[in-house]
Amino acid sequence: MVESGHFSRSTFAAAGFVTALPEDVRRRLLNHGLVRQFAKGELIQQRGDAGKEFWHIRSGNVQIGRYSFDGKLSIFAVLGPGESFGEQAFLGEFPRMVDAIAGNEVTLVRIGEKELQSAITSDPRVARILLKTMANMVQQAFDLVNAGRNLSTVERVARALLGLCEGEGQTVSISITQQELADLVGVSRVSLGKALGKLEQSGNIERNYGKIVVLDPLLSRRRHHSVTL
Amino acid sequence: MVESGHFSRSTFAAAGFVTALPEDVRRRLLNHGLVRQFAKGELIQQRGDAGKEFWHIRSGNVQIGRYSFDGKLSIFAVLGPGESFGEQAFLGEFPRMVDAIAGNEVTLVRIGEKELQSAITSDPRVARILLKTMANMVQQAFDLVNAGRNLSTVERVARALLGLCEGEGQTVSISITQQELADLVGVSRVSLGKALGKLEQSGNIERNYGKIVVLDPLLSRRRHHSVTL
DNA sequence: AACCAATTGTAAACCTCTTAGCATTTGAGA
DNA sequence: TCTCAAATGCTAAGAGGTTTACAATTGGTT
Repeated sequence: MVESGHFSRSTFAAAGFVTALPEDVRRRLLNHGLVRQFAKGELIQQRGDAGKEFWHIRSGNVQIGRYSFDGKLSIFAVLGPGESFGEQAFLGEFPRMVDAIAGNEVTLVRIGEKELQSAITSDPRVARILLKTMANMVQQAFDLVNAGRNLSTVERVARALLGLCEGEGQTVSISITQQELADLVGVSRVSLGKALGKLEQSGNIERNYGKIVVLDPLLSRRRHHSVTL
Repeated sequence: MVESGHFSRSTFAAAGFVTALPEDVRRRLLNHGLVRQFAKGELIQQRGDAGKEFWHIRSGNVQIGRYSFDGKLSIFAVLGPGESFGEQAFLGEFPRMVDAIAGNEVTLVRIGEKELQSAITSDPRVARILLKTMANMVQQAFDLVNAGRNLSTVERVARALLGLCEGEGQTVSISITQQELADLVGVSRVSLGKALGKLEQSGNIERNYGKIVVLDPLLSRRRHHSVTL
């Protein structure tokens, strides 16, 4: 049985940054950016990298997470088209703090350190938007910690699925393997399988090969969540 | 047996902000601030508050966390003198995303929205420092998620203890109850007790009534951790 | 000095997750 | 159409966490 509760709205929120920028600034950034493709599974950036550019996703999706010393992958977020990542590194001094892996065929726009820097100095709104984006990330990271400590696996799986299907109504089909979803939720594939079984039994999802169909009952829960989660 | 590994340097890093500010800016902010006292256990700010001021800790310590709907407390960080919290709310739009509770008798300096705003506009370095602070928080939050997923309880307890005794050498005595530490680590008191037992047996700590003494073997591990965690 | 509330130590039953292993299904490519 | 690697479904054993309960200890207060 799935308890009712609060739900996170979007996968993760490095997201908003580029989208939230004023039209002209966004144009300038994206037009000067180098476009690059990555194949499924390719490492886009690695934890510890010194690079300071950041990336805007044009198509495909990118997994943000960390490989732990023993090779296990822990995914914090899955970002989609329109979202961006890597802004933090720009702030200097830190190396990259997460790995980024192409979840499928991905097209990215590379935005260099200088471009972002000049955007910030030329328009005071940019710094503020960046700050807001970061604050949002902190909040979502807290949600993640909290979820890991207080919610059942089924509940966390439900949240993760809701985060993966952004905005659409009715029924959404998500292309993701159970292993990937397990890495995102932070449990083993076996546990994930059980949780999916329960969600399926209760009519919230359907399991398929390489994809999961999120049904209306689950989707409608999102509409009832408090925005100030 | 405790595995060797990486350690987080400080408890949590809303920390640096005020301290990292240029001398004159810091002076100005702190001098104009209202000084307030809170008794142990008092709620300083509550999740959902609309207030936009933030706080600088002059003495005592503050627990940053969330009460979940069922009344359980999950602590994300314990901040001490010189550290600050609540900067995110200033960024506007969000309500507070965490609860802050006085861990003991606490003296805080209140810094209003206007003061911070004017500090930002008057000195471009301030925005940059704030951004850096936020980036650091994101990183530490990721560490927390990662630790929760991949580390044993003993390891997480060891980390938490190291985070609580900042900077000193040799042997440090921490005033904290097992329940508080359990809330910080995210386990039950029983589990925490077991973990502490193991750490004691291996000569890393001593357990006392209301306090824990962190011994040299554990402290020395911090020196070996990679700074770029 | 006696008392008492807070804190700590421990045990047992229960539950969930993990690991390891294997059988089955699926879908893409030869 | 056949083949095969990838993905899924499932089971069983084991580890570790939680809850509940109770006893023992501690340190401050009367």
